[in-house]
Amino acid sequence: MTSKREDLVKAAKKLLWERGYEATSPRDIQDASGAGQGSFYHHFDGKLDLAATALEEVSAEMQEVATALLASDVPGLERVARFLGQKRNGRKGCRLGRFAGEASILEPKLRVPIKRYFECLANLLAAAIADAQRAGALHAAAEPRQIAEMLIAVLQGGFVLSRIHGDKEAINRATATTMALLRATGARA
Amino acid sequence: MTSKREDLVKAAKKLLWERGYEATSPRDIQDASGAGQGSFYHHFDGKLDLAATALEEVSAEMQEVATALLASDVPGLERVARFLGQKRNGRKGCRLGRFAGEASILEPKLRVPIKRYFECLANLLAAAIADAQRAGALHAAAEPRQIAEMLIAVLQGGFVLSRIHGDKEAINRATATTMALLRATGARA
DNA sequence: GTCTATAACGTGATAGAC
DNA sequence: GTCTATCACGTTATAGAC
Repeated sequence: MTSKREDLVKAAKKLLWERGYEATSPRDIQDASGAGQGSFYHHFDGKLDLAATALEEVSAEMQEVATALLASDVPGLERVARFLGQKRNGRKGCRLGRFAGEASILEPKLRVPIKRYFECLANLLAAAIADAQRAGALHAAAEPRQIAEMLIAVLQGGFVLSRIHGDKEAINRATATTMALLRATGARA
Repeated sequence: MTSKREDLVKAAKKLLWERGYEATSPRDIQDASGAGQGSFYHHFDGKLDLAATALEEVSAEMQEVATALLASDVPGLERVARFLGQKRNGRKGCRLGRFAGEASILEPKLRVPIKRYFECLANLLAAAIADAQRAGALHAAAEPRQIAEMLIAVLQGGFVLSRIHGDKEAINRATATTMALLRATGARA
């Protein structure tokens, strides 16, 4: 048996992904969850509070997925390839990155969980890249941390391009090209 | 002497950049431009029409800038470096890419001018990259068009990261790292 | 804990005077 | 071409019954 609170958070996660923060109203969330106004304002201070709760959960889920893909004992370069190579539907956008364009990203309660995921991801990627460089599988032309941030930028920009062109594969082409380039730098010291 | 119509478009361009489409109201634009409701609805069908007009202008301006930077007779790799190396304030976001996250990107009147800029930019970059590969300055590990789209993704993702981290330099680090990697692939056939 | 009723405000648009 | 007055509707939130 799910509580109305859970229903509200679940609906918020779905609608925030589909529409973003500003375009999602408390009414929309109530309708989608089957909960009334009373439940909404009993469990949460308001729209911002519920959205923050939802984004905290999304951030935690995505950190878990990234950790599963990137923190194994597979060689570093293959961990990166495995993460980058996940097939994504670019038209849906990133569940957290999509808020970057909204004015509400300035709101700390929304920005903090989002930021936390991206820092976690950068750490995981940087570690894998450092492994690859130590193993001689990746050219050391740049710092692991800098390469990690570049890879995250390719992913986020891939979502942007997919949405602008209405082409869900644009992001997958961008990551594939990046991986090819990374491998083409070769193993030179 | 500027007409109220010009004032409205100018204000719309500014506010759309700062706040996006959904968070900008006709009232905001009227206040910022010094025009009344009457002028607004005399010159434009409504908010969507004015926003489309504003984005058409922004798209044209950005195509002009990109062409100036990328369509010279400088060697291909240096044209790419010159474009990518432009110092950007990442916190402000891309004047066109920022709309990718909004639900309103599905509206053709908004999406078309945005899409047009990104296609123009991809063509310019691909041509420069093809030049570089022909000149032996860039490894031919990937198609020019694919590399071009990857570079645009780095830029757009750089804006996303800058806004999420509140760090205007994040985008400039991402482009610098990308350029370093591109150069590190070397001139091998 | 959940509901319905209501309120104060803002949004996007129209009407009609000047 | 520009203005002010007005409107119908939606948003976010509160009040109070059950």
